[in-house]
Amino acid sequence: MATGRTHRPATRSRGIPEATVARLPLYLRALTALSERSVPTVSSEELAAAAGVNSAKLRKDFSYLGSYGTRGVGYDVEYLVYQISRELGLTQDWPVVIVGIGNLGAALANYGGFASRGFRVAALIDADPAMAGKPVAGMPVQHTDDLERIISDNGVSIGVIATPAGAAQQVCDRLVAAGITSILNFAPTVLSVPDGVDVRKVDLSIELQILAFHEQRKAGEDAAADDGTAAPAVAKDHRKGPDGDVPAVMPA
Amino acid sequence: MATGRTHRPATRSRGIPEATVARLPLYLRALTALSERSVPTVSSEELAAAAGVNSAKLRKDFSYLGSYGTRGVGYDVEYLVYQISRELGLTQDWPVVIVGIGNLGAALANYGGFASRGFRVAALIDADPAMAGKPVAGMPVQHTDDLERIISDNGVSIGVIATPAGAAQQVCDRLVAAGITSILNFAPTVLSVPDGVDVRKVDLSIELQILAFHEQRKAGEDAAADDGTAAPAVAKDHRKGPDGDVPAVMPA
DNA sequence: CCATCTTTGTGCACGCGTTCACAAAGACAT
DNA sequence: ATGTCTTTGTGAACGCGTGCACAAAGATGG
Repeated sequence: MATGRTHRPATRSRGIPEATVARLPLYLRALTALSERSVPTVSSEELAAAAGVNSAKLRKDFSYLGSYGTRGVGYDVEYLVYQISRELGLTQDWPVVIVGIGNLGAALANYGGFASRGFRVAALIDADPAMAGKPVAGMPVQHTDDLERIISDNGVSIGVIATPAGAAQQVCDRLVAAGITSILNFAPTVLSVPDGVDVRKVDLSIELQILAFHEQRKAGEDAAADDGTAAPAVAKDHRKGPDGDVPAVMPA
Repeated sequence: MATGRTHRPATRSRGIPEATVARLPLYLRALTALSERSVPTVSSEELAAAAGVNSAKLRKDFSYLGSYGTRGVGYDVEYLVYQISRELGLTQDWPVVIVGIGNLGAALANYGGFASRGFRVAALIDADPAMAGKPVAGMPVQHTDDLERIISDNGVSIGVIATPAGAAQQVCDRLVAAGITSILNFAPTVLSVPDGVDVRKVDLSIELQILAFHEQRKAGEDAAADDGTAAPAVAKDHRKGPDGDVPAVMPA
């Protein structure tokens, strides 16, 4: 191994499978909607339909949390909302910093989903001195120079990286050095972090490419006959974009 | 993974596992960077490090595409870029519509990652009449009334939903009815789509909640060894957090 | 109290994905 | 040509996640 690993070793997060953890927010959202409609109880079948999953899977997921249901009746909505919230750590307040206040960073700062559910945008940070002091989402943007102090003063442990790809690793390193242990990365780069730091990636480009793959397949295997094994004189010159994105359009 | 209530059995896409497809864009990005540096060949070990994955996994992934490597040498960078691009369907142009030009939609429209790699923003659509005609990312926003015509005229098959949650399903239905078969959904809702339509979800709130879960776990184990195997204690029943037995917090 | 009905919780089997480990394949030097 | 060295490609084992199917648990009614 040359570079540092970016994955946590153990999946045994107190016995709750990672796949289950990833679905808990889904359940929580559906339960919150039910709670707002004052629905007292819900069956695994109903809740599973609302969350878009299999009912057996949902029951198994809940079984990892404990036996919170009543046979013959279902689950108490309020109680389950509380239990899942507690399990996810949403009963406490999580200050979050957003680094890189460009188009995306600003949109994230304004995103309502951040403010709700226990997450609070503690600071907006950008490297551009011209941005410093400018209000975004009712909050002044602060300069990268103060990154360490901001994180320390606010006890921030979750950071969001919305910088260009080139700056992401550097920002990441500083965040980690400052005490951040969870990172949500929007930059199209693989981040290297030490053990104990969690990184989750959101990559719009990758999502689109996956869709394109399936779309191409759906579009018909009519033209899929030719394969590239006899690709004639692979073009050596590619149009290289400054930010590293090449359309890679090749002669067929 | 692809959401939606329609659990199609993956339809064994030409024998290429879904997990492999999801990693191909990652490889492609790393390869593109190598290509820009005019690196002629790369070993599976090097490329795996650059992409942040295991080298054996990478080799197995590539084996699904064919035998494109040379033993004792490695992979030809240019050739591999072409093969992966072709496999992902990036050798053709994919027109994309973005529906919901709020903060997030506008950021997406401006996002460079969209424009590159064969994706082209064909239209921006919003339900607000006040938005109609306003330029965003150098392109006039069009009204939802023309949604069907826009999709049809441009031959769009990929749609991005960046509307509020309440409007997402309705927009989704119209997109599907208009011929869209792939959807990238940013709205925090479970979308129902008919068979044959792919939906991928990007949910910032869910990502944060997953991070919070791990963060809470890390914070709660400062006293004991962080090895989870030593914590099979059945203290699950009615353990109350430091905040006591409070009813569920109800985020808006 | 007993019977019946509903729904949970879970044992089990299966399939997918990951990883190991190694033989096969080719490059390269002699 | 022959041997050595490097790296691929893959068979096989393993672990995780999923879904079925059913017994256990509790509600409900007589």
